[in-house]
Parts: sequence; structure tokens; C-alpha cells
Amino acid sequence: MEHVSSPTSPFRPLPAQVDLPALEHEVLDRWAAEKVFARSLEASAGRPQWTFYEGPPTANGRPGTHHIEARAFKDVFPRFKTMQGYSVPRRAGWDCHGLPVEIAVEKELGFSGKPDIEAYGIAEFNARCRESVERHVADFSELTDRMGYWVDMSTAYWTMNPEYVESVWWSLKTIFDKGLLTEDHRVAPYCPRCGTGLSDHEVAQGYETVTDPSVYVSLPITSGEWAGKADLLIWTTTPWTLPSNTAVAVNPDVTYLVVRADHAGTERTVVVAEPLVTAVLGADVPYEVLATTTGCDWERVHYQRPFSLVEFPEGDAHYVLLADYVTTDSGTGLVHQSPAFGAEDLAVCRSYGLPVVVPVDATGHFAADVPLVGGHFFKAADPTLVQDMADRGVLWREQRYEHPYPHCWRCHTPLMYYAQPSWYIRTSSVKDQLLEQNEGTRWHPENVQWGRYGDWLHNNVDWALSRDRYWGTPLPIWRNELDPAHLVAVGSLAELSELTGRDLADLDPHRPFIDDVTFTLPGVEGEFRRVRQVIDAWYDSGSMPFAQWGAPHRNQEQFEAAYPAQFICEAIDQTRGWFYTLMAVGTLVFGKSSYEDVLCLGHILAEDGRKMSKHLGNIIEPIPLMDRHGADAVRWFMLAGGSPWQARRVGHETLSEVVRKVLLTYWNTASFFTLYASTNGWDPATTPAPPAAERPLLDRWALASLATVTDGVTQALEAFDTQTAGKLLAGFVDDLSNWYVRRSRRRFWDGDAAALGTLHEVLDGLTRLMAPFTPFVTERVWSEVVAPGLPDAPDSVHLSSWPQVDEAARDDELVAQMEVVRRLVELGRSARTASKVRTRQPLARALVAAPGWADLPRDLVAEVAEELNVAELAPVAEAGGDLVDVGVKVDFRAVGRRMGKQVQAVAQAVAARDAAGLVADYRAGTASVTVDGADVPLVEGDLVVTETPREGWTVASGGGLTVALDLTMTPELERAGLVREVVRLVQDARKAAGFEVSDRIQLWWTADGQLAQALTEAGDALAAEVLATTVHAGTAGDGTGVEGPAGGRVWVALA
RNA sequence: GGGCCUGUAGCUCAGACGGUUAGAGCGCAUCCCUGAUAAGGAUGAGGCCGGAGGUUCAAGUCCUCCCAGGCCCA
Repeated sequence: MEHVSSPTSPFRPLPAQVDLPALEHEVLDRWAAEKVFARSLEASAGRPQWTFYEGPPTANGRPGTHHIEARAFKDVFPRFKTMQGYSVPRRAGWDCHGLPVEIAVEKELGFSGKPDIEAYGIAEFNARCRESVERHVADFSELTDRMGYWVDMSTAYWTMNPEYVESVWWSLKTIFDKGLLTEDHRVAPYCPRCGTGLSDHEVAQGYETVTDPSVYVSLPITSGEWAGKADLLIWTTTPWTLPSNTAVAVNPDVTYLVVRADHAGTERTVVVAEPLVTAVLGADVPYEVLATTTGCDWERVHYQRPFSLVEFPEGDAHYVLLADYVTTDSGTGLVHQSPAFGAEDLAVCRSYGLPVVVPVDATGHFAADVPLVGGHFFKAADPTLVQDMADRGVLWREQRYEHPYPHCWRCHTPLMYYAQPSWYIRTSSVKDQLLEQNEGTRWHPENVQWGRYGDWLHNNVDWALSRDRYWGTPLPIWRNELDPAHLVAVGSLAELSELTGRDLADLDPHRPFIDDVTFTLPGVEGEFRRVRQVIDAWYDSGSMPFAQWGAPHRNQEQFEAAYPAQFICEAIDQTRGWFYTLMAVGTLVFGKSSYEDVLCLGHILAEDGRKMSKHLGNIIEPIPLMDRHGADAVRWFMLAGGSPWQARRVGHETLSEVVRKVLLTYWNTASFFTLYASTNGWDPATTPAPPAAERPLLDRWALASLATVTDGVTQALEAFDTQTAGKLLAGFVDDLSNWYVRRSRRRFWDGDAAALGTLHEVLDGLTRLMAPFTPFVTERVWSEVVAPGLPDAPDSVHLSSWPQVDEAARDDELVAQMEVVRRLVELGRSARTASKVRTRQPLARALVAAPGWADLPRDLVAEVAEELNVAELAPVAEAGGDLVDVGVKVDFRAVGRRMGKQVQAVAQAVAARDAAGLVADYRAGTASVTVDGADVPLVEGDLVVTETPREGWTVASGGGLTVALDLTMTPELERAGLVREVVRLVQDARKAAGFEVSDRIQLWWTADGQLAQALTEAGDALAAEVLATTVHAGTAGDGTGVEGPAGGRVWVALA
């Protein structure tokens, strides 16, 4: 018989097997063809707005699996909020500028630095950068699309677009006008390869552990009391700065000792800070203290510098100066000073009027005319210099020193701290405002707010904004050639047109074109020329709230409506990146931060717990990963697998578990529904389920659970907690499949409208709850399982509304009772296992002890009986007092809360009493115990009673519940067990033969004795159970059939 | 050196308000159930909840210190 679903049912069977990745590709095609995303935006237009900002991924390099993480979170909340009835504009963005792009292009072209770029031509170079950006954007678009991240890429903002650049200019001009954008000469981290300074948040990204020489150098004293008698001992990890040594700093308040000791076979006298003497000389080296002094005593004492390779200008130098910042944490307590290469050095040396000597050029190389190391790269000069000092006997000691040293975060070149002219934003002067804005921001997890991020704000230093590079937003400041102090900041191309008297509306605002724009001002001598620098690309991304709109030059209204954002989300590495620049730019320009809630994610690691990296070979490519397990599974993992705040390992094992446990269980429940809805020709329109209150308890339990879960998931998502929401959903999927459906199977076979209606309603709610998490599989279930049964269903789950909590369906008591029922079933199974009596063997009776058993509805009692395959359940008490051991304990929680420390005494008093008698009183409501001569009444809930049958029972108990099985066997029970065995064999045979669940069959059997009697007696019941139209006692004509119990044999065939 | 996070079964992790038999999944072994399921269930082995103090009638949970690992920063 061919299976045909009834034409009266709107449902078609969903296959039990599903290829999720294939399904996802079909859904993607449908979304594209039917423009579902665009329709969801249109449908919600005009509703209250809920704003989120897309932190632009740097369009440099290919996207990795970790990019799915933040993007999953950026998708789930907008979907949730949209379903709740908000309008959630979702605009993609691409971060186009910056050193990473330049580096990538340099690599492509085989360049090794700025001279190559200049020779190639800035216009051509920037054109290449633009092209590289466009190429990588395509990769990100593919990932975005594949993972089902609904963000509008057609209207994406590009930070390199002229309107965007103009907005950034406007904001810089605003900051300039406030006097917060200034030029200064400072020692700053500088990448000699890239030829540019780095901001602190860039430096923050690039620490690498390196081993440097750690050298102690002795400098003979040449003036004062110790001249010619002692040496100053200094310590440094940067020998390359020693040729430009200018002074030695000591702390004025620290005690310095002049000590004599044996060093490498020679007697030496050196000056060292007292706390560091043993560390410097060595723990076992005896020494003699010749003098005890303080730092002040040494001021202006001269010494002989370590190298005479570099010429110093006329004037005094090479003496001891005083500086408070000198510590005795490490080294010698005497600090070598080279003002060109240290911020503190520069400050201190300046105050003494010392010169700044710079023997290293902007490319990081020693000037060619420096003896010994001329032309050496700065760090590469270390060994030569150290060797030279060793040869001359000024090297006291050399060690290897492993420490984190800042490197260029992209090209990995070690940074130099280097004095250079730079443009700064005086963020330190708005520090209080930043702290105040941070106070009003909700961080998830909370500890970031005043931990990692708060620390960063408290230690705020000015933002080194300028970069001596090419591919970036040009700094819009023009300087008068004749009067360098006369500066003009320009806020738009229109302003520039006005200043120049030329229409520059169509000018590409990038270098080199913008560099050619010059102007003069009436009454001012000299031409104005743009300063050469471009700006830190982080400033671009921090400007996105307004610059994405081109505001205020354009779309000012849209910008205002979308400021600040309700929500942003990135990984923890953005604390000093985007989280900061977004807050800083907003605060500088508008006096107000630009986001309210911020989600700060932990990193995604490879399966081995390490960062994914090429050289470890543990990279998991994102798109193949999604094509193997499905984007839904990857999304679910990102959102609900473990704590999002913590680093998490992604791997195939984990993902296939998500597929099996969550997605397939959900799918199969839906498939099960369609199978019986269609087989039975069920149509909710013509055969609606009865009102919920009239449905069986199991149905009401399912609806009550749905209500509870809906409430929990909604609350969790409101709190940006996807982990809790996911846990609730996964638990509910499991309950639904492995309890509701399992226990209701017979009603589904019969096409019961209450069961079908209930499951349909529950799948409806569940599908909508899961839609933001797993948008693909829910979309298919919606269109094939939910929508056909709803009169006015939208054609996509993502156009549907968020489920309301059905308060009428809530029933916490029922949910709690079902919990007891399920625990009893577990105990019963456990008892069966212990007794080795299989579940298929019916038993006459089981005894149960459980709190609230008397109030348990009979329907629920019946569930337990049926699941355990016992005919009757009775309270343990009915077995008679002699058969039962009674145990009693106090409930510490209840009694402890009421009595405090007396709880222990009460517990002892309870233990001392005869349990059976106490329990009888307790049940009668008259129990009490005597403690310290006082009468303590025990009320309902104060005791935990356990009742355990004694002889002839198989018992399992736990958590205050007990189940005891009566294993007495009768011939009737044995025969019933045999029939049940045969039924299972026949069902197996049906399945093995590939019959449909509704197919009718013919059945043959051969058997002797008990089994023959059992099958004869049970003929009709057996037939009904296996859908047999005929049952023949005898062999079928062909085949060997299936071996049954007790030497029996059965055959099946389609009727 | 500072800040933050983490430490619970072989592995991956849950454990609101402190409450007396500390859970789940994976893996392993042995069974069971199956008329949707790539599922489900039971049992077993496996835990001084990183360590030491303290608060409390009661601590995996709160406090202090220490140890180990990670991240971020000096």
C-alpha cells in the first residue's frame, strides 16, 4: 500500500532525515528570491527604533571562524528585537583605512618600506589599497551571508568614502576648535619599518615576548669625592641607546651604597642602590660598604660615558641627575638616560637643559657616520655594542632577559620609543567625562566596566592621532608656510572649496590629491599647505555613529534618531580598540558616549585550546565548517555553548553534539508531528483541539512548560544572556521530544486532536523562540509545520512576532508534579535494572513513597505506571507498617531558616525519636520535638521522610523518593511479557522491511506452550498493536521469518 | 609588578538567595526502551569542588592569603 497523506490535512510529512547544510542553502536561496530580510525591515519601519552599531571589520585579510562569534551576537539581538516589534536598522560597515591594508599591499608589491611607496607613487599605491579593501570585503560578505547574519550590505558604510571622510573631518575640526587637537614633539612608540608612530591602543595589541640582552655597565666617576675611585653601575635592556647616553638618573630619596667587592677576579668599587646590592653583586659575593649616601648627594657628579661614538653639542652633559620616577624594583637604581628614546628621559633631561642627541634615523638605522654601528638597524646593533663594552672592560655583566616588548601590531617590527612631531587629541583632559560616560554604560560581563576597561580609562593618556602614512583619512589641518603657528582646520570639501575658491566637491579627499590643495587667506601672508599626516584608522571606526550617515553634512535626522546605540558587541580585544574610540569620539564631539549596552565576548580558540594560527596548523575555516555542520549549529555553539565571556574551544565534536542534541531532536519532533497530522488527515481548521483547560494533563504540562520557557527566554535575552536562553531552549526541546511525545505516542497514532493541536501550538511557540538563534532550521519548520496550521501566518518565521507568555497556561504546580513523576520513572527503571527484570515484562504492582503523592492527579500516576509497565501503583504505607522502614531527617533549609543555630539540636532530637511514630504525628500535623526543655513544633516541610520496603521488593530511592517493585511472577504476567516481546519483534520487522507507520500487515506465528497460549489469547490485542489485519497461527509460505522468544517465530507481510 | 578571568569526574562544563547523598554531556563497560529520532533511559567505574585559614548552626557557594593557568597592561 502506498502511503498517501490525507487530502484534508494541510500538513505534509517532513522527512525524518535531514541534511541541515543543504537545507540552509535552500533557505538562503529563498530569502534572496523572496527578499525576506528587506521585507522584515520594511514591515518594521516606523516602529520604535532599537539601534545597534556594526563595528566595522577591518577589510584586510580573510575572515576566520572567530568572526562568526561576534556576528552571531550582532544578529541574534536585532532579530529578537525585531520580532518584539522594534524597528532595527542594520547597516553593515567596512573599515577601509589603515596600516594593515598598506602592509598587505606592500607585501603584494614586494616593498620594504616607505621609499618604495614614494617611488611607486602615492596615487597608485592608494589605488591598490582601495582595490585590496574591495577584494576582502567580498570575502566578508560571503561569510556574512552564509551564516545568516542579516545586515544590510547594500547600504554599507565604507570609511574611505568621501562623505565618510568629510564627517570625520567635521568632527576633527570640532575637536580642534575646542583646543583639544594639538601638535607636540614627544617620545612615542614608533615603527621604524612603517615609518609611523603608533597609538597606545595599537601598541597594546602588539606585545611579543622577546629575549633581549640585559646589561650592567660600569661608568667611571670623573668628578667629586669618588672620582677615579668608583664606578656608577647602570642597567639597561636596550644597549643600542647607550651611544646616545646623556645622563644617569638616581632617585633623590633612595639610599645608595658605595661598595667594594670582588668581581670576576678583580676588586671593584661601585655605586648601587641599597636594596639592590645583593641582586647586582650576587647573593654569595661578600662586599664591603665604603659609604652610605642618598641620591641627592650624587647630583651633578660626572662620569665617563659608555661610548664615544656620537658627538655631543657644546655644553655640559654626562652627569648624575635626580628623578623621582627611578625605582629600586629592578636594575641598579641608577637609570641610564637617552632623551631621544624615552618619554621620561626626555622630560628629565630637558629640565636639566641637556641636549637631545639622535644617532638613529627615522628608518631605525644608525646614521652611516657613526663608528662601529653606522648603518645598523637599531636592535641589531646590540651584540656589537655589548661586545665592544666587554672588550673595553666597562661591561659589568650580561644576561639574557625575557620580557614582553612592544612590536608593530601588523608588521611585527620591534618598536622604538622615538622623539618625533605628532598630533595628539587631549583625551586626558576629558578623562572625567569619559569616566562619567562609562558609569552610565552597561557592560556584559559587568567586571569589564571597572576592571579592564575602567583601568584603561583611569590611566588615560593623550591619543596619538597622526600617522606618517598614506592610506588613511588625511588630517584636515592646513598650516601657514610663513607662520607655522597659524593653523586652519577644515570640516568639509565645501569649506575647502570656499577657502580655495575652486569647486572641490568631487575631489577624492585622500592623498596625494588633497596634498595639492593649497590656499591663502585675505590679509595673511603665506600659503596654507596641509600637514602631511593621515590619522589613526581607529578614529575612523570610532566616528561611525555619525560618519556612516555623512552627518552633519547629510542625513542629520537619521543620525540623531540612531544616537546613541542601544547595543554593540565585539570581542574583549576591543576594550582598548573600538569600545574606547567609540566612547572617546562620542564624548569629545557630543559630550556623550554612543552606546548603552555593550557585550564583550571571550575569544574563540581552536580545538586544542590555543589560538588559531597558521603556524600551529589548527585553523578551522569558517565556511567549510558551516557547510559541514550547518550555520545553525555554529551559531548555537557561539550563542549558547558555554559562557560567551570566556574563551571557548570550537571543534567538530562539539558542533556535532549541538546538531544531535538540539537541532535534530527539534527537527524530529516537528517531523513526528507532520507524520501523524498528515497520516490522520488532521486539519486544525476543521478539527480544532479542545480548549486547553479540557485537554489531558500531559498537554497542559507541555503548554505550561512552553509558557515558563517563553518567560525565561524572553527575560534572558532582555538581559543579553544567550547562554541561559539557550539552556532553557535545549532543555525544553529535550522535554518535548523525550517526555511529551514519548508519553503521548498512542494519542498521535490515533490522530487525537488535543495531542496534535497541543504539539502544533508548542512547536509554533518554540520555533519562534529559537528563530533568532537558528534562523535556518526554524524557517523550514515554520513554513512546513507551523504556518500550514495557522490561518494568517506570515510566510517567514522572521516576519512573525515574539511569543507572549500565555499566563493562563502557566501551571507551576503541574510542572513540579511532572518533575516528581519523571523522577519516579527514573527510579523505577533503576529498580528494574537492578532486578534484571526488563521493562517489557509487566509487573503487578509497585510501591511509591513521594512527598505530595496523595495529591498527584491520577492521570500522572497512570503515566508512571505505564512507563514502568506495572499494573498498579500504591503508596508504600499500604504495604503495611511491618514491611516498611521509615527514615526521617530535618529539612535543614526550612528549619535552619526558622531556627538558626538551633537547627542542629532539632536534627539531633529528630534523629533520637522513633521514626515511624514521629512521621505519623507529622502527617497528622501534631509533631514536635523537645529541645532544651522547650517544645518545638514541626510543621509541613520541616522533615524529609523516606520510606523503604523491607523484604521481597526491589527498591530504588533518591532525593526523598522511593520506588519498590513487586517482582512476584504469575503465569498471566509471564504470558503478557511474551506478547509484549513479540510485539516488539514485529515492530522491528515492520521497520526493517521499510513499511510506513500506517501500513496494515498480515502476521504469521509459530510457537509452543506458554507462548502459543499467550498469542492465542492476545490475538486481537496483538493485531491492533501491530496494525495486522490478519493473524495466522502457522508458517508463512516463504522466508524464515524472525526468531521470537521461547522458540517462537513470526512472519510479516503487507496486507 | 598591577588589573581581570579561570581552577568542580579521564575530557568539556553546569552549579539563583550559603542548607547536609555535588550534577550534566562526551568517552568507556553492561543492560534496557523504541510505531519520529543520527535519539532516549538505567547501572558502573571516576570527586578531600586548586591549597590554607576565617565568617556561620551550616561553605563548592561569602571573606583573606597562597598556588597554578590564561588574557590585558606596565
